[in-house]
Amino acid sequence: MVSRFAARVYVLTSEVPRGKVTTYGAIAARMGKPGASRAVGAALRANPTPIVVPCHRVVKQDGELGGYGGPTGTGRKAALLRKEGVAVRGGRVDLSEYLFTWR
DNA sequence: GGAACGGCTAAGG
DNA sequence: GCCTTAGCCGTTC
Repeated sequence: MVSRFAARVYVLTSEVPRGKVTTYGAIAARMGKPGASRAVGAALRANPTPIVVPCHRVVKQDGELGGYGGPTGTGRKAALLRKEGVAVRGGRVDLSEYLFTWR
């Protein structure tokens, strides 16, 4: 059973198209709680469907990949994003090009 | 039911 | 420019 908040996070995350990324803050703001960036992270951390929910498309506000399960997860995330067409360099993403928002 | 933790963010030092 | 402090919110123990 997933919380309503988490469910919304998953939906928004899955809304992000391939080759684009979003930020925790953006998701939080989108759900009406701009300060719930950590909560978003918590929800994604509890992500019950990692395949359906592309949690790897969520990065920090700074463009940094942030975390992903463990220290090695970040590397995996970068590789994954690259596969999707996102240029990850130095463990970071160019938000000015790949940042996706819901308006 | 309550305390601690975390995949954050922004502001100070 | 890097590290510390404070705030915010949901999940987990």
